[in-house]
Amino acid sequence: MARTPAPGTRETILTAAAGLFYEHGVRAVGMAQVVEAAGCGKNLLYRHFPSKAELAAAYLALARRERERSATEALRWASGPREQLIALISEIADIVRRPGYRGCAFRNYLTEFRGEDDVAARAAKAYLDDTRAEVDRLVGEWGGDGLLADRIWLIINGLYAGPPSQAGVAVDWARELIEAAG
Amino acid sequence: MARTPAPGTRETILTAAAGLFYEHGVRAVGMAQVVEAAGCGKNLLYRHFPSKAELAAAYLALARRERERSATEALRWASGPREQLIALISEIADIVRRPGYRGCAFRNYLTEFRGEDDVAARAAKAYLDDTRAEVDRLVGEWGGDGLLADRIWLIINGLYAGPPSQAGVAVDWARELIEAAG
DNA sequence: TCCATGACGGACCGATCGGTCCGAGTCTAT
DNA sequence: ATAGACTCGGACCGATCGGTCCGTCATGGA
Repeated sequence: MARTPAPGTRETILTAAAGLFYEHGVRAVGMAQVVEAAGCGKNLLYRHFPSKAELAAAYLALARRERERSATEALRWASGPREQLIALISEIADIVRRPGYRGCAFRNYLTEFRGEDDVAARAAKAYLDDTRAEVDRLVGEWGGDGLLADRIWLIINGLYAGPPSQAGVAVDWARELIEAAG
Repeated sequence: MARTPAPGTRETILTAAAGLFYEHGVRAVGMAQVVEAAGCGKNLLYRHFPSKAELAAAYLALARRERERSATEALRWASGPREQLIALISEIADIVRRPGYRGCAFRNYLTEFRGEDDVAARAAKAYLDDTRAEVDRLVGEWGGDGLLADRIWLIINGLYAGPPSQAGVAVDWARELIEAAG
């Protein structure tokens, strides 16, 4: 008999928070800034996300969803595990080169909250573990050994850390590595 | 005609602050915790370091001094640029494997304060630029090309980011790479 | 039309932040 | 011995933190 809740509110708030968290870091951004960026009342924010920790966890969950969406999109036209691996790495390189790139959201969070073990930190670790397992799976699918997987993971880590200008080097090297091991 | 200032105070405070900053992050540590860990009065801390930003800058300067000391120590018994490069990387691997390792202090700071441009951030960037230039110099000294330097830098970045269990892979790979290019 | 509900802005809370200041005690040069 | 610099613990400051609450207004269903 009354008003219905606005439908997209949660997404609006989460998007605004995610932008701020990614750009400046979770610790550096206060809830007041999130409210201001979302253009809603503080009340509404806390109805959807009961604490900053849960908002941060939702931020990482959103980042993971976006990450997996664009990864599966990149893997769509790759046939076979080798091409998929190359596509995955070159897609990461695209992200690194994108203007406004501020590093890997999950690695950044684990650096900001190093030593802590809250929900978001566990989610970040889980994402990294899963991605590493995905690399292992793809490498193993065409007979590559553990050393190759380790080296590719090393390249991926360096790719995220390094300057965008070196992204091409990482992709080329990974491709060379993968094709040579075929 | 009065008391002389205690000699080692500044180092004591800085050491305590550096330990906390490195373990938990600069943003996560308050000045009260620094005072408590240093075992001194708050006003003494502020006499030696007029602000938290300057304390953070001093922390990075100390990290750089330690870093360069142990690097030159590692390079002492290496003859020729190739051996020096390998020694440098395996020394980084030793650091990564050390218990209590929490990542590269400079990369961590730039992640925590991303987008900001204070004294400490500039010092961190300068350290990374200088280290990268050192790699370029060592590679160029024995005729290696820019691509090789890029790849070694990629390995170093991945080495700092990756799990300690993969440090050996990075060192072996770098050695293989360097010796093959000889 | 009317009222129940959703949403907003902002006051407000205790805690903590970085930073200042002061009183009391301690040590040393004269 | 005594004065003056040094140091400590802690009170204190304004600002901001995360989080709660309330008064008011907008809105949509009955």
